[in-house]
Amino acid sequence: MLKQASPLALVELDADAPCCAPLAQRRVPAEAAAVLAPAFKALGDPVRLRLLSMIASAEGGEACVCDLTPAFELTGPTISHHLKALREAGLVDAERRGTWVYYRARPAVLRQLAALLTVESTPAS
Amino acid sequence: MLKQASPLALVELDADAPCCAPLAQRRVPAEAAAVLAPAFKALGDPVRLRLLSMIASAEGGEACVCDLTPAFELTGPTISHHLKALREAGLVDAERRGTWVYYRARPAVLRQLAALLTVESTPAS
DNA sequence: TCTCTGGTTAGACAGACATCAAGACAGCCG
DNA sequence: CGGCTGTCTTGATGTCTGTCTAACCAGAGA
Repeated sequence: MLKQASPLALVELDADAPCCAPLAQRRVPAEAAAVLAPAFKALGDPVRLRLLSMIASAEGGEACVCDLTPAFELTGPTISHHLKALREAGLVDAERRGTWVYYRARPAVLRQLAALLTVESTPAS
Repeated sequence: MLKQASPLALVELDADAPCCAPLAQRRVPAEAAAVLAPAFKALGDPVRLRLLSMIASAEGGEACVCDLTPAFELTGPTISHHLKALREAGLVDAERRGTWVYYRARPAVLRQLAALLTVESTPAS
């Protein structure tokens, strides 16, 4: 089950068009917040943040689980659990090739989240 | 107790200097992840995301609790709880002026988080 | 087919979290 | 001073999360 039927969470995160104006420009509507919050929640764990970084910064843009797991003092199932969370948040994609499973970041989604947090050059603190 | 003694969570988030290179450029070290994750976790709730947006996008860059609370179907204490979470994550500051308490976003921290998620223009999908 | 390795799923458990009701505190105004 | 309004804190409760062990599935090779 590597091609999870992406749960409602990323309905709009998939779209190429930016789903929302920057947080500080106009109020994020409730519906958008419901869509975006799960993505941030997925980033809200140190292990997942590191996993995503390892995946996104890896050579070729993808990383094998076999390379990710040994970097943590956690069991395999726990890492798998965190990867699943990243997957369901729409932040990464997984693909099995032969024996190994490779994870790949989804830059478009990351860009959307970054755009949401963007603040126009310091107005006047 | 409005000037909470910012808990370890934002040790580096306060610094003006960017604490980390973009997530996709180099691996986020464990220590940095431990500092950054709580900020994302704070954003990982629809109510807090909306609260932060309302604060950051408000006229004058600040919002009164009395304006925030009625926008949700939640009790006062619950909103207060979420605001405290945003405060402890270093995302907002609170200040009491007379009867009302005003919250203000911290653009520098938001910018750091945005920078972390930034992805260089699609290299080659 | 049997077996080994890599990865996920299932079940369990401790700790953390969201929410509310009730109480406490701070500042205004009569 | 005394009551009122606005906000925060505390305590209780049900749910969610992170982690583990054990069991299961998928390919690769013998």
